Amino acid sequence: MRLGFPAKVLGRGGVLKDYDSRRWQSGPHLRVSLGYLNTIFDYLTEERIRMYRISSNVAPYITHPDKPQFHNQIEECAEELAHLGERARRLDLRLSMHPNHYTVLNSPVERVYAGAVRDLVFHGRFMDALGLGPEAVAVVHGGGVFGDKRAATERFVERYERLPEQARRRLVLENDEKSYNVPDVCEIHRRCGIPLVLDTLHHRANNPERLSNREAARAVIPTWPKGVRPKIHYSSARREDRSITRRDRDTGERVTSEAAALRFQHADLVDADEFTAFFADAGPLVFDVMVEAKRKDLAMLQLRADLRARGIVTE
DNA sequence: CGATGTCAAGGAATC
DNA sequence: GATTCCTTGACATCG
Repeated sequence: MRLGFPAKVLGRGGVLKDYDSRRWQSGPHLRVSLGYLNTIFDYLTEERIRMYRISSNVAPYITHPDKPQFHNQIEECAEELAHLGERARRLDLRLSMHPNHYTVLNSPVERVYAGAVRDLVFHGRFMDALGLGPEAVAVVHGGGVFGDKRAATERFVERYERLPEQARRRLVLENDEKSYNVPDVCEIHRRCGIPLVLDTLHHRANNPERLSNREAARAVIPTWPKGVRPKIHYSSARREDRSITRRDRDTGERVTSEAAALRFQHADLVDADEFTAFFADAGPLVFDVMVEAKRKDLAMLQLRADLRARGIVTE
């Protein structure tokens, strides 16, 4: 089992940048992002981290319909991409990406659909230019419901199947906290074979059928093709402590009680006891874990240390 | 320097 | 059909 983290690095004093985030007026470029990634790879090497999510903003404006001057960044960086990809292979680094929520493959709006295809093709081309293996995937959500979930599901399946090979090969589907829960993504998998990612926090938030983590893991993890290790997204819920003051009905006295409210936001760190229970529950299944926590790499490193203390050694 | 507005991009709820 | 929220961060601008 590998542990990874997404995008930004907090663990080197300040923050290591992960992509060129300047506005278009300042001429941001993939080349700059790749420079940042090289620095991040130094960090991954030092910390012996072997799984990492590259920001989907890595190539600024590359699919922007009105900004053709940004459309050739992959070609312009062919050499740098090959070099960085070579480095990833040498480090035995599992890379992945996560297109943002504006990428809606099943949208009934033609323009939005077209934009989603452009974006997913970019993700495929980018990972191909790095020369990454099939373990490197782009993780998306099911998209919107648009008042008719069956029809929206159908559109997702059709459009997945019609995606250019370069994009489809890399695409995997994750359960989300609002629209497409574990049974929903399992249905989509049955229809078109897309591999699935289990997000444990989303599963907590959107689980009307009350599937246990064990059941969810057993449904989702085996959807990956032979030879490619599945992965999951793991995070703990933010625990927000707030005091509640009310007036006692009989005495009229003010009574303050502490209530710990669970909210479905990412906590700063991962609760190692919870994770250990999940890991035991998932039984003999083998998978990698993307740690999604506010404290990013620091949370991942903390979890790794906590697990080691419990006798669970990660790669 | 700190506060505030803005960013390419969607969906859904509300009116 | 238009408005607002969702929700995230960081750039960019203004005072």
